[in-house]
Amino acid sequence: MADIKPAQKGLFLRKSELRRGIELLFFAYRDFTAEADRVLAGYGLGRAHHRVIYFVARQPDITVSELLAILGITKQSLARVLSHLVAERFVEQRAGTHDRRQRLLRLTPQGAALEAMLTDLQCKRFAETYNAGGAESVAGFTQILRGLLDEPTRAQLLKLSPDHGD
Amino acid sequence: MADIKPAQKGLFLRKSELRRGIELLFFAYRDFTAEADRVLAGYGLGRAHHRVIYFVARQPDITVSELLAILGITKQSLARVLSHLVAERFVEQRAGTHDRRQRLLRLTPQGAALEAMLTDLQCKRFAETYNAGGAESVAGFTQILRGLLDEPTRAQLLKLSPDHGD
DNA sequence: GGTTTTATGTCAGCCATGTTGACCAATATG
DNA sequence: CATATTGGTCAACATGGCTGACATAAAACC
Repeated sequence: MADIKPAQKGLFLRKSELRRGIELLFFAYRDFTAEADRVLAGYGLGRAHHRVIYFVARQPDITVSELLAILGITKQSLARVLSHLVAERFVEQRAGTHDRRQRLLRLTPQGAALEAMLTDLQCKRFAETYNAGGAESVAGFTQILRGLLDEPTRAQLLKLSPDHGD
Repeated sequence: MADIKPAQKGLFLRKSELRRGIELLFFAYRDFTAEADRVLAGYGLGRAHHRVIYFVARQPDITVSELLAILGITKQSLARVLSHLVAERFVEQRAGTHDRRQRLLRLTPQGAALEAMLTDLQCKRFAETYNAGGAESVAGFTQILRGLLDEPTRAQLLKLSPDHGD
């Protein structure tokens, strides 16, 4: 990093370009999540519930521990939203087969329907943008986002989808 | 969008690829903001304070209204963090010259120092990633993030940096 | 078999940051 | 001049993070 000559190595390393990246990430994340938030509000749910539903759909029979590791929050934070989701019949729990302390989490049909609606909504936004941008833009987008991750998160994502780094 | 043939139009429109995008955005945003959050915690400040400091630095003598429009939060949410920042001498206010109801906001030297430290930290992460990815990845990254924005946000960003859409 | 570790849950309570609604003051406008 | 708009304050509430203490059951270990 010490020997960078902006004019040669790339104008994209100018401070103003870096600030643009910071700002785009902030606004894109905000706008992107806001859309699902509005739907969730109609069900009396929040963003935290969405994350749980999303990752339970992604990996059925996930345990509480695994979910905690993915979300990076505390037991109590998860317990609050999870017990709410169970009470409202979006998620169901059963004891683990090998280790009966574990609670394997799955979506109920109602939960699956909600997850599908939310994910379709978000996928639609991505699909339109990807489609407009083309394969190269998508490749650049994922490349840079991956680069912004902390190393442990990168490892976690590999576990989530083994072909992650294509 | 109805006539897409994934095999031709792009594998990046597969559901699994779209989910990957959703997840990358979530984790990248989380990891990216967490770094600054740790610094801020040492000053007894939070992410909301950071946003204010950032945009006041970006546009000195910004008014409260303009800041509200950029941040997209309510007056009260802003007033809380802003009055804290003023009390702790990170931000100073003066009455507007034309309209004396307005409060023009600026960073104090202390505020400017903090902003510089945080922005340098975040720019460093971006610069390393951009440098590793190259100009094409950066172009794709910004293209896709811009596509994910709501239309009003896109207009707002143009006001913030007129050459935004290059 | 008894002890320790692990997986999970529960309770109380704190903090940061979002929300709404009532309200005040300064300015702009018909 | 009267009223509407704009800029800002305060009180009160909701969400979703956090900590720490503790309970229980199952599993693992010696």
